[in-house]
Amino acid sequence: MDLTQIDRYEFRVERRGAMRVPGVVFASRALLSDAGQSLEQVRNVATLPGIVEASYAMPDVHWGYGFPIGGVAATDPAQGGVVSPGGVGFDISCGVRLLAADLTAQELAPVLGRLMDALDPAVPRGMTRGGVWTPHDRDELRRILTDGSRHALERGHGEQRDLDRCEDGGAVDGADPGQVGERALERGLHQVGSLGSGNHFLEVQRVAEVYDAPVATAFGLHPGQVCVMIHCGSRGLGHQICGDQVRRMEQTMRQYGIQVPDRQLACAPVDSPAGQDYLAAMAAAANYGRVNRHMLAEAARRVFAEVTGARLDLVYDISHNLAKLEEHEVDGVPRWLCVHRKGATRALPPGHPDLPPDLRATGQPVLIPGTMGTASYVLTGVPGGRAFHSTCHGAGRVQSRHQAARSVSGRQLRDRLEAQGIAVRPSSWRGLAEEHPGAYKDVAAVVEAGEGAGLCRSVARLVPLGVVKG
DNA sequence: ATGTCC
Repeated sequence: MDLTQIDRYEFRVERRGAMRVPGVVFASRALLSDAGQSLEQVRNVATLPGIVEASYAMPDVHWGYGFPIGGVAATDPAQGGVVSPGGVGFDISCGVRLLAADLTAQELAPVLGRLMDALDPAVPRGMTRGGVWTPHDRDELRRILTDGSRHALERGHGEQRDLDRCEDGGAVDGADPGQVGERALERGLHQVGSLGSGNHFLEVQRVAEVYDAPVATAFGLHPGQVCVMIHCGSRGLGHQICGDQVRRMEQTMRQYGIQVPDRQLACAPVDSPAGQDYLAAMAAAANYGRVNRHMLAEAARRVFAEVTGARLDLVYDISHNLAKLEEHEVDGVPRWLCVHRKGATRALPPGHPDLPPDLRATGQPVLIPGTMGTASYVLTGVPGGRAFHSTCHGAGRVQSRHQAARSVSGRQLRDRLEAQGIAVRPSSWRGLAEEHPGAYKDVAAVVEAGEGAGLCRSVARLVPLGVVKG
């Protein structure tokens, strides 16, 4: 691999062959050695029609479907730029919601076990069918897809701040349920308000350290405070939409005269029927994902109110699997671009017009879910942010699920975590073992590289008190 | 990630 070190946390993948732009990897040397074959995917993405600046990789980059997870690529629709479902991922709008309690960890300690026992049955997850909210009929599901959290609020779920503190005000524009296939709708009907499995979780956390007190205060966070972090996506609906759209684009690519080095990079011009239909279906899945997290938050609120009397206020909700049409300056010239972020988080800088007014001065909250035994981070966007204002999204796997499950048993892991004072409510022993902390990169090293590369700034570190595992 | 293969 032709890698040139530009800076301590920046490497360039030199242009060659069909690459239209270079690759840029933001990582330390140690993290780079974990990136493995995913750098070949960074190269492949650089060949996409209309790609601008570079094919970027975040510090937690690893192998994914077509695009690497931890990849950022922007294309210019005016220059034949494409949109690719593989650049968003199968779990469309997978993301993180963080809520802050008016409660300290010290106050929670005596009732933590009772709280976890109450959350356990209140959070649907794993293989079981059903979510916390079954839409009345398909028309109501379509309203969820079109209006996202705005519809949930209209139906009496949640509060105004849940929209104000959610990316895009709780709903992405341009969603068209007409582009969502029959099977996707069927799968979506019974999963609103459910975690799923894999690395998805609902955690009760403690603010262990604050690195930037004024920004933390603006976000609504202070040391010792109890928080709830929810990490999940758009479940079977998003998965079905991605699969349906990839299949269609494999067909249409030929008629648009597009050639890609990997068929998993199936794509279509943004300004084509196939491209526009994908974006409309993707937006519908994005709204489903927000409502999913919105409803799980409501379930957590109810349990917290019953057991502790505490309130849960939304800090922020942000997706790390999404494509968006955004304005960015390229060589000093503003252009509208289709920015793919897959396992990468938007990180708007202070002063950005898309921020809610009360966060305008501080920058956008960036939520980084860690692994069970370690920590999660709250970051913020910085002026002059790189990679179209993007940063990392999590720790990133280093062990396969199979390897992980072989290295520890679920019961052993539960005992180990409980000995550390972390209460665990798994949905399956196998699923728990697959997610043991050693299966992931060191999230602290990922955050350090992101900050060192000028992608973001640390605001707070959160540590788990209790884990409800998907 | 995913009713881990329609």
